[in-house]
Amino acid sequence: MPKNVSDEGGGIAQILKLLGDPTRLTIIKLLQHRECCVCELVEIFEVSQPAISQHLRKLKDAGLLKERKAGQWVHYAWNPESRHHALIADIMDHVPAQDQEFKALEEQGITPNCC
Amino acid sequence: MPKNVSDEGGGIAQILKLLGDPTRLTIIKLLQHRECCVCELVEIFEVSQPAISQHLRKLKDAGLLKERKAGQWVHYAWNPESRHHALIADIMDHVPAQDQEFKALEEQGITPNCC
DNA sequence: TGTCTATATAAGCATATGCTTATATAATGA
DNA sequence: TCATTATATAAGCATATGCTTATATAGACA
Repeated sequence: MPKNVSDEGGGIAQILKLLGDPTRLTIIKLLQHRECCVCELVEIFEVSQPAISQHLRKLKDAGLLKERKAGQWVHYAWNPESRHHALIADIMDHVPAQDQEFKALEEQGITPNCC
Repeated sequence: MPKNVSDEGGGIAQILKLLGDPTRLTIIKLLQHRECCVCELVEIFEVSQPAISQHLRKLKDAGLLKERKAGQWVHYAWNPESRHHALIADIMDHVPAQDQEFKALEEQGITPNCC
């Protein structure tokens, strides 16, 4: 921590760092629209399934997301109890909506069994 | 860029990444209070002068800060023309004020010639 | 049980990041 | 001109990050 400088309020920089990745930022924005299972996110993004799982774990470890297991699927959603919920909501107001991605999935005929 | 996913609005993730460093986040917060010269920031933080210069350059390159040269000193300030000014202001509302750092400088008898 | 499907974890790797020290640049003033 | 001060840049290094492939775990179901 810098010499004279107090911690700037419980890891805000850490939260911003997490959101400072295009994939994670878009995941959060998508989840603002609705809950998603991992397999949907894998379809939407151009990265491997482990890459998505790793991003989700970071977001969950930081308390930003919560998971809900349903059979063999795991659904992720915003955690409204997050200590940084208000900050994240304010930031997301500046990020364009991504709901066209869900439409794109439908048009591609991708309707995951989980949903 | 992810498969189906549009650019999330002109590099918002990039801005968040920049703010996702404790030193840079605190610099921005300090500059919300008032303009600062480099030598002040060097006193406040526990890192070398080149480290501060490098952080300032990144923030300036991204358009977040502007510089004002005055003699041998360079003063940095918020750039209100930044494309992301509103986003940054919203984020900074969640970061505790740092003005005690300026008081600490005075108490330490540090009054840079530039100010 | 065995075999799918969904998800997580481990290991390895290339690149990015933030720091340091050393040095360059530039303004000030004796 | 020379020394001093302020700032920037260059180079090197240790660590962090994000991805990949391979593999482990676990539920569903024939």
